[in-house]
Amino acid sequence: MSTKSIKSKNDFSTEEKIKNAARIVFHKKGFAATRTRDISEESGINLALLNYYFRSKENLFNIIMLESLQGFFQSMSSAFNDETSSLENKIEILVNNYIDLLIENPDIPIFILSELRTNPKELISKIDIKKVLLKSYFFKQFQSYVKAGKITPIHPMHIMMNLAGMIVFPFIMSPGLKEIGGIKQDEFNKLMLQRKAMIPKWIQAIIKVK
Amino acid sequence: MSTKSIKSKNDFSTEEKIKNAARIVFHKKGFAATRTRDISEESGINLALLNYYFRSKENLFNIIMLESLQGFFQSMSSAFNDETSSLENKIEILVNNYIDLLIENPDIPIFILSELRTNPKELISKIDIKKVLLKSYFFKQFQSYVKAGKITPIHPMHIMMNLAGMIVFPFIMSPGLKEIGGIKQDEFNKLMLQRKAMIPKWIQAIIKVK
DNA sequence: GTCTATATACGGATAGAC
DNA sequence: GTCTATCCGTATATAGAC
Repeated sequence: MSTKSIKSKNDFSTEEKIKNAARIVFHKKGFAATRTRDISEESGINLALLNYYFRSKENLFNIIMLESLQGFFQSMSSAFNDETSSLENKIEILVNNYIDLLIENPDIPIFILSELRTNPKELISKIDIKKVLLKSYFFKQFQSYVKAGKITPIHPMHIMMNLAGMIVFPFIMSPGLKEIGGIKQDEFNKLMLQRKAMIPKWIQAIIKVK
Repeated sequence: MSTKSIKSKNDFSTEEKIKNAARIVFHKKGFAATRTRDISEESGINLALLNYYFRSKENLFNIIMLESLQGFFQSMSSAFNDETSSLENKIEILVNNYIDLLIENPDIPIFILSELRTNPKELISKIDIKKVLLKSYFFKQFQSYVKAGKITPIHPMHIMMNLAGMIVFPFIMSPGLKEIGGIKQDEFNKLMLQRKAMIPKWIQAIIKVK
């Protein structure tokens, strides 16, 4: 309505169009099953332009993968390395952030994990997960809670696995649930929103001393 | 040492050699990234014999997938549909069976799930998961426990997700953990064996009324 | 920058000798 | 049943006109 034009949704540069389409197709089908033709069709651009802008399919893939890794782990890193919040708080923030993120981008985890299985070395070196996970303030804090007798003494990796499993795994199995369980998209999302409140409580129940 | 010869590990028919190699390679790389040449090299047989015995790569894949699905879900089905065991018992059996299964075959879940994401319809019709999950005796039993006030009233799907997440997800993320966390195979397996005892207790803590 | 046409490589599958 | 050699479709990438 204003005289200054609003950017319409087709108002992307060719390069952006290709990247957006590549993200969608790579996330859905993985590197090997994706054809450059799929990306050109998804984006509406000419096939040759993909190589003009990105040199090769593999190069384009690496760009998408790097951005996906960063997008996925930055929330974790910021939640885990905040030195002002309590352990309980960190968990709440993490669960909230990730369920929101995954409702918007449900294909990211299976994309990362299935590519990771083939290429481990190169991909993982792109993101310093040691820093995000094992050297995080969350880990230190967990250990100090154990020492103080506040929580039951187990390897903090178990809590990481439980958190990741409870948050991420439902999204990974959702194609199966929808196809066979007959669970529809909005039912699924409703369940996931319920989990935002429940997972932190469950984790508390698991780690508290009896 | 006996006069009757023991079957040596190379004493497989050509058909078996191909299937065994195909299982390994498909599980590790998925359908699209697997070349028939990879399978022939892994098995040591001639490339042309793959088509002689199995007609096509796709046909061979379908055989492997069907067997993998059956192998993965039969334990679940038998544990969930045993009408004699308690809910607590079913969970213990399930956790035990699956962690053993996954330590032996850690690639099965990511294989099934990543193929599922591309082909949902055909694959899933091969196994009646509705029967295994949603119509299982486990589900009915869960509902009756809720009615009796023994456990907190939530959608049983949440428990399914938590179980699956706690059991299966660590194996899916293990390539990442090993590569970056610097966690070695035997450390990982030790953690998984710890979880055999812990997961049932955690699930109890989650579902019990406060 | 964008298009059409094409070069080139690769992978699944088969023909045909043994 | 097993091998070698090869066919042929498909997919990535590029050349070159506009």
